[in-house]
Formats: sequence, structure tokens, C-alpha cells
Amino acid sequence: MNRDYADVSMAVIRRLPKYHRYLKDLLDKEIYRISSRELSRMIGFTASQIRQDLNCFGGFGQQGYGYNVEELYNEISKILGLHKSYTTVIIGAGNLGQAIANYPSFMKYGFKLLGLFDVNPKLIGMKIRDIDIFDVDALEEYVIKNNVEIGIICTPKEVAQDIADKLTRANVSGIWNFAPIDIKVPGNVTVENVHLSESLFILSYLLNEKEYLNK
Amino acid sequence: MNRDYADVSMAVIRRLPKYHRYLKDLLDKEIYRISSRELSRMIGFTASQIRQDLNCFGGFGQQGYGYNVEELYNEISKILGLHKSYTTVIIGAGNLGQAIANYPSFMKYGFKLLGLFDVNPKLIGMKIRDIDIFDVDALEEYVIKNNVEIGIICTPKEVAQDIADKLTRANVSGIWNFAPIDIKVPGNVTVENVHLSESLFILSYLLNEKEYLNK
DNA sequence: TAGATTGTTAATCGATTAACAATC
DNA sequence: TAGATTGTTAATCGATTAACAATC
Repeated sequence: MNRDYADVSMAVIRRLPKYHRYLKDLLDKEIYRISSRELSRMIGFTASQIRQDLNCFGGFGQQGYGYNVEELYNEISKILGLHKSYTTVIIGAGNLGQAIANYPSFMKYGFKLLGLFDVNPKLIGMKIRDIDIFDVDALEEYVIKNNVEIGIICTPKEVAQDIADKLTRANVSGIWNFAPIDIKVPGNVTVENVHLSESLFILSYLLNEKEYLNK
Repeated sequence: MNRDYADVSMAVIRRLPKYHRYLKDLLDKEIYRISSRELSRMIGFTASQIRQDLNCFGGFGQQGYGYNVEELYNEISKILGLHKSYTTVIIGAGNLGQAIANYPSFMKYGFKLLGLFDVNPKLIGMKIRDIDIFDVDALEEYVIKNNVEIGIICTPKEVAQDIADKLTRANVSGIWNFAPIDIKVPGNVTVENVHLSESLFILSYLLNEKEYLNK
């Protein structure tokens, strides 16, 4: 349990939220014990892969028994850092910014939204579920003063890099980026992207896969 | 060029939208020629990987010269199926549904939104940029009648599977799913997921990576 | 032609799967 | 104890990188 997880591969990491979700479902169904084999059937990974994945972080199971759902859920929550809480701001209070602000699992898992920021004078001064929309000019100062840890970029791509620079200067540790651009940040800032159009294009590809065939 | 692309690995496919985006940027900057080496520097994949990737679909380059940006962009557009247009509906006209309805690259690349559907009587009858919000009870009939190809699920997770079943019965070919659940569909329907909370949890993990260390 | 850069094969690296001894 | 299932090593499979001959 006392190991450096920096060497666990991203392939494993990216599966963790899915384990987390399925374990939550099991808990909700009041199932408290699960084998890698049963989990495999539900989640679609091989049992072997599940055991390998979980073992990157410690021996959570018990031979002959399987895994204790609640314990495993709590461990994975901890690995994902969901036992802590985070201060966040959203930049860009348009449709997408508002959607994120209202996203249920956002609140549920300890992400605390302190404010939204926009350039649009019509939006500035309004509130989204009791949270103020501020002028984006005040962003840097606000982030510093309130020790904001995560900046969520929901702006058009043209200004995304500029916002990222401001966030970086104001010492955020992470950026959740929805703008369709690869923003550049120094090594001490972590960026996670949600590129919606890339996902849509993959769907488009898959729908056409069989057709491109004959030129 | 006359090959079955079904055997190209998903790892390659998932990089295509990124090539597409960078090539568009080059075109906008009026750069018409690029080598794998230069592209590598911009995009962050190795030059070797870029050449391998592109060669899965045909020899688009020229020895001693590199790639013609416009030609490559057009080819990748075609591979992604972006030369065609698609009819779509959005189910769930809340914040997220509305955000998607207004998403710029959505319109730009041939995805035609025919209607939104919701259960909320306050929303039914309203319009989002001239597009009607209908009662979700009318979904199945509407999809059949208008030959809708893609259903976009922006509902809470509780009803997502039911909506997916309706879409499947109404013969959509693809589903773009934003609900935090793995929906089940028959093999002839393609699903592409956007699991926002999974992405957020990864960010959370990365922020904590160094801390979990000492239990 | 000489220089540059692709297309493509071979080598390496990493991730997944299989197998089974350890053990609850 | 016997049965079940993990933890973990070894084998396989796939993806990335390196290298270079082909060729523009």
C-alpha cells in the first residue's frame, strides 16, 4: 500500500472510474461481495485484467472469497482522490458552462463550484443555482484570493489558451478543458480534456466504416 | 485505397480527429505542405507513428516532399465520414442537451439536428435556435418517420436505457450517449460514449497521484 | 543528380491474457 | 478439509518506435 503510483500505466488509470461506477451500482443493489469473474461479466473486462488492475494498488481481495464491494469502492474512491474536496471555477457561462455547473455528479463527489466567469455583460451579475457569474477580468485575482484548485474551461477555442495562461499564473493545479484545442501549460499543471467533436467524429467514422471501402 | 478499414485498430482511429483538427489549423494558416516530422513536433505523436497511421488508409504522402495538407485533410475528412450529412435528434433538452444543440462544430460538420425531446411540459413546445422541443412520447414515431440516423442521449441515467431501446426500435444507426451508464444495444447499432464524470475523476486522480503514496 | 522524406519491414516495448501456486 | 478465488508469474498479443530502402 505504500507505493508510488506514478508508475501505474494510464491504461489502468482510465479504467478506474468504470470500476468505481459499477461498484457503486452494486452497493446500491445491496450486493456486498463480488468475484473478479462476476465483475468481468458485468463490466466487460476480463477477470484476469480486473485482478491485474486492482493489484497495481494493493491486494484488496481475498482468496476463495473475492472482493468486499464496500471496501473496494472506498479504496478506489481514495485512489481517485474522491475522498477530498476541490474548489473550482468555470470560465465561460454559456450553455456548456451552465450544463457543467448543474451536472449532478459534479457536486456529489466533492467538486465545489465557487463561481463562473464570462465576458458577456448580460450574463455577468446573474446566478446559476446561487453561484455568481463574474466578469472574466476578475478571474486571476479571484482564483488567487480563493485558492481555486481547478479551472474548467468552457470558452470558445480562440480564448482558451489565454484563459489557461491566466489560470496557470493564478496557481491552479488542474484544468478541465472543454475547448477544442490542446492548451499548453507548465509541467506542474495537470490538464484533462473533453473533446466533444473528437468523440462525435469517431461515431461518424464507425457509422461509415463499411462504406469507405469502395473508395 | 480499396481496402476494408474494419481491421484498422481503434488506437489509430481515435487519433484521426486530432490529425483532422491540426490539418484544419494548418489550412487556416495557409500552410499547404507538411512533413511527418513537422507534424510530429506540433501534434506530439512520433513521426514514425504518424506515417504508420496514415498508411493504414493509403499512401497520401510523397517521398522527398511530405504531405499535401489540403489533400490529407480531405482524405481524413472522408475517412471520418464528414463529407456526408447526418440527421440527428437530442433526447433531454436540459442544460446539456441545449449545449450540444448549440455546439458550433456540431452544425459545421454536417450533423443536422431535427428536434429535441423532453418530458418536461415547460420545455415542450419551446424552440432552441428554431428547432422544436417535442414530447418524448412522440420520439419513436418521429425517428421512424424522419429517418433519423443518430440519437443523442442527454437524459438522466435512469431513463437512458429506455431511450436507447426506443431509438433502436426506431432504427437509428448510432447513439451518442452522455448519460453515465453503459447502454446495451444490438450489434447493428453503434454507441459512442462521453462520460463526463470519468474524465473529471481522472483529473482528480492525477492531482492526487503523488499524495496517495503514504496511504 | 542530390537531398529529403515517405512507405514499410523489423525490433522493441507495453499491455492483455492465461495459468497456477498460494491461501482464505 | 475441500472448494473457490485471489495474487502473481509467464506467455501472448498488439501497438509503438527504429531503421532504411524506395522514390520523388
